[in-house]
Amino acid sequence: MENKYSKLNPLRIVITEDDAVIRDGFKSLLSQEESFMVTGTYRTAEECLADLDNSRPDVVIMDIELPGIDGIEGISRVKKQSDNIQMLVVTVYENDDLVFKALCAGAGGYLTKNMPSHRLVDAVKELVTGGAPMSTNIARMVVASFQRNLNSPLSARETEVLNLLATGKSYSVIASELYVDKETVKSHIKNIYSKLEVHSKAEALDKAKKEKWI
Amino acid sequence: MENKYSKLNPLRIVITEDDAVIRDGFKSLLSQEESFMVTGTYRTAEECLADLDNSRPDVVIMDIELPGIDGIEGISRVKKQSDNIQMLVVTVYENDDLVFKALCAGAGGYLTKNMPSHRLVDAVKELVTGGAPMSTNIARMVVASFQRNLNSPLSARETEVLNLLATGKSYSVIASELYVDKETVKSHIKNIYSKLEVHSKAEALDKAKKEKWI
DNA sequence: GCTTTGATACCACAGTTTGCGGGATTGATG
DNA sequence: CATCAATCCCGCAAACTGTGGTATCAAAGC
Repeated sequence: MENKYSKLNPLRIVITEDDAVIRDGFKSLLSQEESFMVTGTYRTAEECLADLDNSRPDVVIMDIELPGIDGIEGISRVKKQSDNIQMLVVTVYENDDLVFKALCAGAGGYLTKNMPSHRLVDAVKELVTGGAPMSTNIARMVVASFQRNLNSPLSARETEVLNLLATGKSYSVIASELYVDKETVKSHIKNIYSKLEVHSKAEALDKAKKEKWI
Repeated sequence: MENKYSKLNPLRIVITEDDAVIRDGFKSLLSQEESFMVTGTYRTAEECLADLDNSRPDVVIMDIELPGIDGIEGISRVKKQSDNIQMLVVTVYENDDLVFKALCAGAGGYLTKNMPSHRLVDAVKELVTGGAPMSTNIARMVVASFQRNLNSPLSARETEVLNLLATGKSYSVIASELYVDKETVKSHIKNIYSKLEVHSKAEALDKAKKEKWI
């Protein structure tokens, strides 16, 4: 990125943050970089959105808790307007649900506010060079979300069947994909239901997903 | 971690890597840290697994491409033996599929071999302090995996219905959860099928997942 | 050695679901 | 004023689902 952006052609950054102290802090921090230019600072997502044509940012730094529409929705709307704007969340929240919602909405990075201040500058650079800057605890949450629970009561085969069930396939289709009889699949599913103490596909998938068994 | 591990009570690391040059390079690199101790180096996952009781690692550094059982399976087996060993993948592969398989199998971090050498030491420290060290491109892939495709042909409501369908629920259950009539759900699904040009639940879910519309 | 578990397969049955063929109405959004 | 989204309605044949049994064989555990 060092060669793409310069003092004459700076990386355009906007900040959306309701706390004036933090907002100004971020602005002065980022402005110290020669190749950065803060082209807008806003108190709400609405103001930020309304001024996009003017601020024309490469990167939007956004808080999650905001008056009016929240940061998550703010990310969605900015992304919908122009998908190539990179969104960086900077917030005090490190609750699972918010992190994943923000990432699903289109955040390219997620920092918590207890970072050392120079981290913000690094994160912006990382973001525009194709990285995904995250605080350590956030990165861990994200990676953990991929991991299965090792104490599943289901056998390997049963897990396989349940996974196929999760794709919406019928017993007969599952059977042919596993090269076994449909009746075998039915047996597996009966056993799955009894192990999970459920009585339907939906309940089984629900429970297995919650427990990270599939 | 600085206060948890020391010269007398070092962090125990093992390396599983088939290339002798890299293996030795990693070993000497890590051994320079006072609080680290390399308690085993292996050419294959089998050797690593067989020696776990002796090497008793806190961290296992593992390559993906290995003779015999591969790194992915290796991660699974180590994790099955003792879930609190942290697994760090270091490999040349940065193919989507392998990255996600490794993370699902239990990798806590994933580095590509083109990193600066000091990064390895930092990554190990990050891993044992609850982080998830990743190369920038890997972090991006991981974050991107959460993001939906913004150009979905489906309306918001249709997407909602399809998501519920993905949980294995029947039309009637979906209807009651959305507080609409079952016939409405059927209509939505008919429209979804026609937009996606499919003729069944399984096909619709398959296509929508592939295109990241749900 | 004996028991348990996992994977395989079969039968029958009632009830539900699914996909598709037709519609229709209302309210936005352009 | 046309189109799309969301809502609702009917009917039907075919397929699917959940549950009740039963059974064999191999592997793993005690």
